[in-house]
Amino acid sequence: MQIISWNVASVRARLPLLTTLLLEKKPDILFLQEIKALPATFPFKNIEALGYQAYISGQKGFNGVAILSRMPLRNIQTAIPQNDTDEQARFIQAEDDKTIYISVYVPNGNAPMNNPTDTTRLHYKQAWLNLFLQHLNTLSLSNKQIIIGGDFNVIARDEDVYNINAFQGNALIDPTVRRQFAEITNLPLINTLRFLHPTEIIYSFWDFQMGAAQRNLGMLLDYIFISSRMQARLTAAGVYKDYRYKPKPSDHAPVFCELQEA
DNA sequence: ATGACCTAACTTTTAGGA
Repeated sequence: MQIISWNVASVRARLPLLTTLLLEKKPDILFLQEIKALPATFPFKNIEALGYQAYISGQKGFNGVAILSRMPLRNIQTAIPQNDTDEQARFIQAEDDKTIYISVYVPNGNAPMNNPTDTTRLHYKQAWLNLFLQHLNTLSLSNKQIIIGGDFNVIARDEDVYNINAFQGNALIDPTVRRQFAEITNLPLINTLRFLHPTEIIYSFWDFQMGAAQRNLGMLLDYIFISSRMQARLTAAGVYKDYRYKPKPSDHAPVFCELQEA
């Protein structure tokens, strides 16, 4: 089976490319981030016509995550259970008989441009990641296997960005955030991309500005994690980089992994 | 030519993204 995670940067603006992705790659599960839509404006009909169920945690204008699945899912959670007062839609969880699926959009954490010393957003990011880690820790006690796809908004290693020197002080390389990201793999979870490609230079995001895509000025922000017990089924992981160079792209490319049937 | 992004929103300007 194929799993894909993609920060679409508006599901409505990306509907043509989303349609292409579903038809070309035929994923069993597609995790989406930054859908920037409420249920009233989410294109359920278009997606259902392509043979997918869509489950969303929506928000007007910003954020918003979704899980698209060929098979119906249940027990939908639209926020981290310990964080149900979060006003930002950054988490959705659903499950079937064997597996829990989670789509996450980790906060960016950088200060607003007009107030560069404001650490409110960084602290929100760190607190959010703590709650997320607590939730994963709880889930790891469950009998079900786990698949998580998301935009983690972390440059995990200096080599994961075109020029680390340009990112000093940036929330994407904040030491606490990097430590929190590393803690995910201390759980019984595998970073699929880095398990199969431990040191390769791989990017999943290229800024819309500065001709970044054409100059390959990218960074790696998006990942799919699976339960450690699924390790033997993992046959491939990577980035569909060509989707960053198609008409009307997102600034993120889809990331994928392939799992042999159990 | 002193230039260089994209999106949503109570849209004609601003905030957010990373």
